[in-house]
Amino acid sequence: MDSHAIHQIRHFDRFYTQLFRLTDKYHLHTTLTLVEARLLLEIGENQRNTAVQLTQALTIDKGYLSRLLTKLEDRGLLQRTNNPADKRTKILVLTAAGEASLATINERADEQVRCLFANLTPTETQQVLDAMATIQAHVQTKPNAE
Amino acid sequence: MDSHAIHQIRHFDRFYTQLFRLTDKYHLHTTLTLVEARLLLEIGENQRNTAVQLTQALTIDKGYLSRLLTKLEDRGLLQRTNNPADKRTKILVLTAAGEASLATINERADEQVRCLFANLTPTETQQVLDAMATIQAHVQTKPNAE
DNA sequence: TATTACAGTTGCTTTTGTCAACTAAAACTA
DNA sequence: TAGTTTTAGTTGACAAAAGCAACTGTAATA
Repeated sequence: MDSHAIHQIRHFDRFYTQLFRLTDKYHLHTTLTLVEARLLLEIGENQRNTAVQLTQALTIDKGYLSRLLTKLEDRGLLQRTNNPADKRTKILVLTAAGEASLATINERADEQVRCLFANLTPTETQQVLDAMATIQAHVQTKPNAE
Repeated sequence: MDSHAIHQIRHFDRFYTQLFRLTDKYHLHTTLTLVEARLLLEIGENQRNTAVQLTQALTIDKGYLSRLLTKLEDRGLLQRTNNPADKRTKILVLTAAGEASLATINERADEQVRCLFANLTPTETQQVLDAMATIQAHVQTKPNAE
């Protein structure tokens, strides 16, 4: 891969990162921090329901995570119940309030996307979607060894 | 914009964010933190040579920035010289060591990109580049009002 | 049964980041 | 030009975020 291509890709990366920085802060207008929002997302939408899974998914310290979960539980967004099948672990489930928060987060994220792409014609939108699909199709997700 | 498109875009965003998380940590294998790396980049490659410019570019607190710059100066990567034209400000210039660090950062970032796209054929690479160009061409960079 | 591995919590520490007060210089205003 | 207001940067105090290591209880294993 020639240096020109690399340069172009890094340029895109800077562009993209800056573009979605706002989106990245989709916890805004919420009382949740970014990590907290991501936790709700992982618990509520993806199938992560134990702490270990979360530490792996978000690559955060388990001690730190423990405190974060306590905080979410204190705020009534989350419930940690004992797991009879493995008493070391606790099962994580969003409460109704937690689900509601998650829904809000999603709405806000949708809104931000809508906003970013507001000026595109349907054709252009489709072009962008196709472009995204192309990138996803080709680039490997597997994390390469350090 | 229909919800299907929004969904697709958010999916791409998750994909992309995860993909480039490694790259995002291009300070790895360096003694620099992410912010510090970004500072060197802004000072050395983009034309930011005063503190205000940096606070704007990276949207960080000026007090925090001041300390970061002191740290970089202490480590010999940066020089702050008085500006005769405006004695309130100081001109920021990378030292030779700073330039060297920046070069290392760039090499590492290039390497990570190369690694990510290692398995693509030239044709596929070109398709990805085109796709990136399409996205950049269409999506507005202007930050929309909160 | 003894040992080892694992999940989670807690205390302690460091890092990171924020806020407000302050100095000195520049820009503006009357 | 004197007086006022902005601006750039520094510093101190503090809060939030994150990491590390020791510890408890449970599960897996030899």
